[in-house]
Amino acid sequence: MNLTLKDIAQALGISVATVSKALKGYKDVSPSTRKKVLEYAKKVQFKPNTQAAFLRTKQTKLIGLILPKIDHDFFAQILKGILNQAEETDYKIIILCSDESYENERKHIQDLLQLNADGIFISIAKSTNKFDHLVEAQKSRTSLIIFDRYVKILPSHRIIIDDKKAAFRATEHLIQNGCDKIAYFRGDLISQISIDRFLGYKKALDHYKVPFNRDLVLTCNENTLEEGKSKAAQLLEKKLPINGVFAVEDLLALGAMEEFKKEGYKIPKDIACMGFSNWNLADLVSPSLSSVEQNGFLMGKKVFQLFIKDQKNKAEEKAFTTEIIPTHLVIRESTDFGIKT
Amino acid sequence: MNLTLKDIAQALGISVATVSKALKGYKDVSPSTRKKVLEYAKKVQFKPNTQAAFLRTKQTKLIGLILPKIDHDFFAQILKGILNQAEETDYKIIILCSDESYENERKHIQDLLQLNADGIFISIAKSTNKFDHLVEAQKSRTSLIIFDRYVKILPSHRIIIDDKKAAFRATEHLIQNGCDKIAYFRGDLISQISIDRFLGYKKALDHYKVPFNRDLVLTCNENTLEEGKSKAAQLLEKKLPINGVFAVEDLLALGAMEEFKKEGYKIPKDIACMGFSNWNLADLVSPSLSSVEQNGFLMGKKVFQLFIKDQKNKAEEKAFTTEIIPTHLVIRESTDFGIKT
DNA sequence: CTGAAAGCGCTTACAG
DNA sequence: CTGAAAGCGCTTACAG
Repeated sequence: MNLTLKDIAQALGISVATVSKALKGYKDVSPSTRKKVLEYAKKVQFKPNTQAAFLRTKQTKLIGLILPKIDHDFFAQILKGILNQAEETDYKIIILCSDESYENERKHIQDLLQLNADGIFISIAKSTNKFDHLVEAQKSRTSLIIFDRYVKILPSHRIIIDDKKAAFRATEHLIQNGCDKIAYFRGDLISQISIDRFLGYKKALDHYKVPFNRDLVLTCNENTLEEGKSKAAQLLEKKLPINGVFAVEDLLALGAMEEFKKEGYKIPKDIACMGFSNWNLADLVSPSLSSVEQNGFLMGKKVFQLFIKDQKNKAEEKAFTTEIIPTHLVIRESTDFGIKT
Repeated sequence: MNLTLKDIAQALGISVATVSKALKGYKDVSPSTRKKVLEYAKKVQFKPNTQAAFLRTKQTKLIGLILPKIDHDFFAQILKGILNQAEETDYKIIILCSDESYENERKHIQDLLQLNADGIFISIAKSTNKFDHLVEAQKSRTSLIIFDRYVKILPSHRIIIDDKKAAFRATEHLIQNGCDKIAYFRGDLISQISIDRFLGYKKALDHYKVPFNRDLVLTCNENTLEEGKSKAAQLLEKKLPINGVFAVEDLLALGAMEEFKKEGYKIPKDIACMGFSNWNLADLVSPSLSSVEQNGFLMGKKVFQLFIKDQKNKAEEKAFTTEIIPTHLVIRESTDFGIKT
């Protein structure tokens, strides 16, 4: 076991209280005593016991991070960003995965509250349509910060992107390159970012007077390669004429490309394809996939920074902050009409 | 703030000690009292304070996980496996990243010991060649479990694969399909798994009487796509005749394939390519990449299970366990000579 | 400037 | 079967 304040106090022949104060930089300790304590503590590598300190300070220095998925490029980048910032502090990150389930999400929040986590960072599961657990967290002394997958009707700290605008730009790019029959592989019908992206797609069509065709909108729930393939196959089967596809996740777009290629379509000449999130593999496939870059690493850093700010503001009035992380289009072969493979 | 034992005791008109005992299932509490306590605790959703309990039990229910890299498919699978098991217990996982640095690794272990983590799970950074920090962890009351990247000279709990055998099988597959000039993109010169894989490659050459050519062995330190490309370019530049490449990570193999394709070589006909780890993108590229599948999810589960076993064995003699996770070859287009694209 | 004392919320050996 | 008491390691208001 580690040494305690008591051990140090005994070794130096002073009181526990004085040792504690010297270590914490209180001013009412004589310079000589302070020096003595600091030097001794350093020599024996004294490590204060976090759990004991908590009983008094109510700070655990623990933060819970709830991700909807683990093996997911974008969330991995966010995690990197959070850890990058956390390393410069003495906060530790507890990682949990909701696996897109409301029940898991709720359970994890309960656990984190029981653990007295100082903060909870969460991106909402797709299936979550009740928010009582989030409200409960907000009522507690923890700082709740929602990132990427947010909840429109729940006021909260948010670090997000402008999904509507990003989807608008992506659709616009397809239109400006001659696509006028753009299939849209949309996300689920519940989550806000899925709704926002659809609105962006729709707005671009309206803005450029491209007719909207309900049959070209396919709802995807898994966002896997397989789902992309099968949705593309559905489109082809119905013989719906299309010359572009915009999918709300890269894997869907990749699956669609594979299906189109298999059936003899040229990309981008016959069908241009656009993804979303710019996973690292978008650059590795052939043709390489155009996509919307969201800077996950930066988002993660901002989440942590907002947490620190919120901790400092604890005393003051509660006001929620929303920060928008900029996105941009990455144009690659799958929509590059200069190439026309 | 949450309710405490004291609150419950007052509400029910009994003592704190009795409440505690009833909650913990001690037998020396009358059934009626126990029932009363349990029901009330449930009603008010009593959540015992973990930090306070620690002061007595010395259990934090916290486990530190140190990964060399975050955005890495294999480690993500391991993390999934660990979380999968942890969810069924009340242990929480604190995630840290060494970023392949010994200094970071050392610092994280210090932090975790200070935090009194019940367990530390670690895969060693590439640059780590001192092990004092690991020895210190073993001396403490934490359970140290090393996975994948282990240290040969340090006895410890280990969940690993048989890297030598896996590399042997992969090389053998290339040889059996006619490759007799197999370039080897090896990993760093320090870590054990890198050494083991090299030995497996060498052993397969020896076994099948394929001459070993030192010039065909290239040492890679980054294991990125770019490094794969540049090493492949080096090989071509030197005009070394090759008809196979075995790389110790998929990204290296993918980079090499890109370079070879660019220079007009057919894969696998001119040069067969084999990776290691079977990242999900191995299946998405064209030609798809053959690789060695390591079951990261299973490895993660086993790590956690070994931890639980070790916690139970605390009283008994310390004996270290090593468990080998089986691997297998996944043959795809890049080494499928039936296809000969 | 220093230290005794109370207390954070829990657990458990002990007395009754 | 029940509860008073000590103690885990720290912090901090208070007295001197």
